Amino acid sequence: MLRTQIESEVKKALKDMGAGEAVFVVERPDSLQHGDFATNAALAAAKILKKSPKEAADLLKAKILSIEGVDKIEIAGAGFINFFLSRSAIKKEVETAATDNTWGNTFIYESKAIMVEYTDPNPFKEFHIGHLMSNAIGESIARLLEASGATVTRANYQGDVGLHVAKAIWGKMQNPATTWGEAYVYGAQQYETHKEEIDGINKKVYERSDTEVNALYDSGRKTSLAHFEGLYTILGTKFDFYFFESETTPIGRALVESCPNVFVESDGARVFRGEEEGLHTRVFLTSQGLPTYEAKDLGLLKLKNEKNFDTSITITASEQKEYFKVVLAAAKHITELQTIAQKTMHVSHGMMRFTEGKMSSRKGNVITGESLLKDLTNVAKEKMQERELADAEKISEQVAVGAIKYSVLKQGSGKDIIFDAEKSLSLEGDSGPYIQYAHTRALSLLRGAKEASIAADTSDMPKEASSLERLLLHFPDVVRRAAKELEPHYVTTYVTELASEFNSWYANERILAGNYPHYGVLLTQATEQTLAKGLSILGISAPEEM
RNA sequence: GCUUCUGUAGUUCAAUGGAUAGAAUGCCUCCCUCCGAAGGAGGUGACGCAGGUUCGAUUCCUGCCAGAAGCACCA
Repeated sequence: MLRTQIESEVKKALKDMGAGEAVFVVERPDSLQHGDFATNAALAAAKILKKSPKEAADLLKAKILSIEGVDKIEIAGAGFINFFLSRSAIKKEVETAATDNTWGNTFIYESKAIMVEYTDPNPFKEFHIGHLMSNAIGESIARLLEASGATVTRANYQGDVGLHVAKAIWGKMQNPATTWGEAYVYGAQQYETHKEEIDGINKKVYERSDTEVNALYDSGRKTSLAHFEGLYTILGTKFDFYFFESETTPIGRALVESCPNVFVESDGARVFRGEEEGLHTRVFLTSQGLPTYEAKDLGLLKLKNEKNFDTSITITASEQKEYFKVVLAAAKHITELQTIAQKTMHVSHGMMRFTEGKMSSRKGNVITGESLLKDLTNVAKEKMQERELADAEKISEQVAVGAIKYSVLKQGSGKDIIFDAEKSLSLEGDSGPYIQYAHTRALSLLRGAKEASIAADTSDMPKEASSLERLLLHFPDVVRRAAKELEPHYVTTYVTELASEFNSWYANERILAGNYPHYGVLLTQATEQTLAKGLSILGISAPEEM
């Protein structure tokens, strides 16, 4: 790879100068006028050598003899060293992008087995946009890891027991015609006034002592899970493991009970004191002896431990950040969970928010995943009416999913996503469909080339490399960085930039009937491959037409 | 009160301590006899406040201000 080659040459030169410990980067400069790669190495070395940045840059440049593929090295600005690639080096990258289907793959997680847990909806409740968000991020991180050489297993942890189930069953008993999601909302609303009845059902679910409740529970669970499965297909996720709270509950309870020195008695409850580690106290068994979410998560750790992996990543909203620290801290005090606790990582993301405030499925003011998908699908379908497409239904669904996932994956983690329903229905500008559209346009161009029998080759390559070519070659670095930081948004930003650059090139050049049709087709093919790969890493489909 | 996260154009988002702070959207102009106008070209417009570290701070540190989340028997 070009960047790493430059990096090692710079490092060697720094050592020669006696500034081997200088911390520097080789990166894409802000503007093409500053070359294809730039380094701040001289600025970093200046401090160590006690020289001015300019002097250090001169010294450093003199030490860098020649790098294969680099045509010109310049000093600019405060003391940056800029590298300009040779025409043939750029050509080579374009050819790789166009023809090599491993283009963009990295090896930073090579031969690692990684389990990623995400989505985590609750049966009996609705699949809301928070789950859509978790799914988009989790799926993308999973794919990023796969593109970096890891073997990834996908896990989904779902709450199939607890008070919410009783509320839904009670709601269903009042009106069997409603969906489970609606039944839950109704049950939650009526909980205060029918507390005893619903609590009674909760007990029956737990004991499995009532045939009517059992039947409702079994059919409700089955219906919910089948429904979710349909959504996973639309979203492009396939899970390897499903974990349920009904399994983790007894295991968690046993773990807590077997460690009285870790989980001490307090007001009749069993708690873990996190204060010694800078955390806070959390309850693991209630004063009634019931396991809380914390205890269940210990059970989950034990279940996961039976699977094979080097690292386990759990993806949740940031509201669980502090909670998770306490659970992991507690797990490290339990002998049989020590190893897995050390292998577990928590990745948190911001929350879906509205201008009106926090949504809650108890209040019933959620936008469900389905309703959002449906609305967006309709908008997309309307847009496609002027075009005659074979499978408009499926494509509009792909566009809708692309729009949602893009809006989640375009920003860095940790920040809440302000969800604007109206804006999310717009498929223009900085959006998933913008990328998908550029991609279909590239494909359409390639179809035209095939009909006109224009082969993709370098026979008529222009002397000057275009900005599109010079942008293309940075794709592998973008993927590497995104994978390293588990931040898909770097890929999103890049893919948007690439689509924009391609659109601009397309608008200003005649590709098939211009001066360099063959190279133009090659370049189109390289762009198409890169856009498709980028979209695939984001978990967004790249339809052939739209 | 304590802990964590976040403050960048009107709005929604970018930018490993470096070069003229990038997009999108909005608003104002243009561009389909031409390979897909869900497009392209141009204009408008922003680093919460105050210190500190540094050759250099939107970025790191401290304080303040503002918003969000979490902090014992819910999940």
